[in-house]
Amino acid sequence: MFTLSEENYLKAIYHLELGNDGGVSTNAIAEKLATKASSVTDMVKKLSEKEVVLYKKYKGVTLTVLGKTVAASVVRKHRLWEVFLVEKLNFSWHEVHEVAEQLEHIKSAKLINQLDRFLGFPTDDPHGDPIPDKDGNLKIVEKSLLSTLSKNESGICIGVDDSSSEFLQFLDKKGITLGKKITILDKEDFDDSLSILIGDKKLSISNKIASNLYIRAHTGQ
Amino acid sequence: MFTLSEENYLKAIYHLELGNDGGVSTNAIAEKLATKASSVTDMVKKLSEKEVVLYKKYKGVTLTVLGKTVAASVVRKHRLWEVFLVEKLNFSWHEVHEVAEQLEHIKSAKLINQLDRFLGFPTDDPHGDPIPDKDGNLKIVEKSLLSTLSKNESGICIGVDDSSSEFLQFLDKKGITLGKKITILDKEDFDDSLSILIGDKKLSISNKIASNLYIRAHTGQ
DNA sequence: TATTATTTTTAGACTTGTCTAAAAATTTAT
DNA sequence: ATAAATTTTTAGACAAGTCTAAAAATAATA
Repeated sequence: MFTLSEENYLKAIYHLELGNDGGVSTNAIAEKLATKASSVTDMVKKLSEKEVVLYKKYKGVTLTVLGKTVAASVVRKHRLWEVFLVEKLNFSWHEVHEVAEQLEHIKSAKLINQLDRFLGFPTDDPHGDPIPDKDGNLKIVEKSLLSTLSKNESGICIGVDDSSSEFLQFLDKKGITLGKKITILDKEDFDDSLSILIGDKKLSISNKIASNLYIRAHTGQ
Repeated sequence: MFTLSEENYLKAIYHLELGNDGGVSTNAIAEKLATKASSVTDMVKKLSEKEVVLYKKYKGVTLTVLGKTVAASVVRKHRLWEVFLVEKLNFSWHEVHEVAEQLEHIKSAKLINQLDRFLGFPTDDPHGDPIPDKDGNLKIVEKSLLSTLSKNESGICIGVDDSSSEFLQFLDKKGITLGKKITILDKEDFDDSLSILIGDKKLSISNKIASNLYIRAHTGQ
């Protein structure tokens, strides 16, 4: 069994590994968890003894198969609870993270299985991130950043890269939500801003925004 | 803000105060929390500094108004989650306690308010215990132990005193559930066992069972 | 490649919550 | 009312998880 703190470390390493191939650095973990490198070293030694990470001094950390399973199960719980909060309790997508950070540590296999069923076996959380299945496997979806599309291309908005409360509230204000079709009307060379069509509205958005929106390619008009 | 451990102490004192009038003893708290008296002394000092209990050495503890509010809010969360587990996730009443012990510590006002609404503002948990309202007030219900009724008296089963998993599963097996009408057909002087009518079934139950079932008086046939 | 800068680890300390064993206070019983 | 039994508190220790400051290893640069 793993403590709350251990679970948080495993989750952080899990997320960092998806970005980097190869070992995750002590500093990267420390930054992600808003803690100090020395604390990370201590914890990583403990996790290594529990055989959930591989650790060589000065060489970074990788999850073992067991570690990956544990981390994926925490992520699965986090995302299922997010769906619950939005679908059943009328939370907005920018309000769910903080609460899900707590709920993800509740230990009960029956709870999470029944919650999954109650929610209709969802595959994505409210930010468009995939929910790992019971075995910890992630559905891989072909996705591109909106900023990489060319003029006249279009696609469906399927997720965000930055899921901070501020960004999500900004998207709400602009009417940008998951599932909507977005078409690039124009790209401005000067500042890389985009003119887009979303639903039946024309919007101008900065490159920073476009670099945080994921799009599923959508051929055809 | 209170730690998980502090909340558990406050809850234990809250429950013990409902039984005893006057101060709660160190030993009683230790027993309820399966810990040592010396640990209780330490924690009670801390709670006293936080002004949630009144504490005089060797004289026991009482909750302050603030302490009672905090404790009631934990109990409220516990019981609302129990309702959720039974009503929405198909848990049996004997399975909910352990999970609710974890869920009761999740911190989010919006979560508990929305959960309350989602459940239709329930007033009782699956064991028949009242759910404190937002201000921590408890509905008082006139109730008697089944063992105190006389021959030919009847009432509605509204709760259990012992809510251990074993007892609850025993009741399931016998078909004794909340809301059912129970009539005393006969009382056996020899061992104080009872012959009862529940629904349309005749049952013989021991005094120990009858001393753990709460009944709301029900005049009329 | 030698030196500087950065990253990582170690050493030692602190907090929270717990424990055991012994001392002090209170209660019970003779 | 004094002695015995019980309850409660104190003193000191421990584990988990964190921190700071200093040392060691690695990486970057001239």
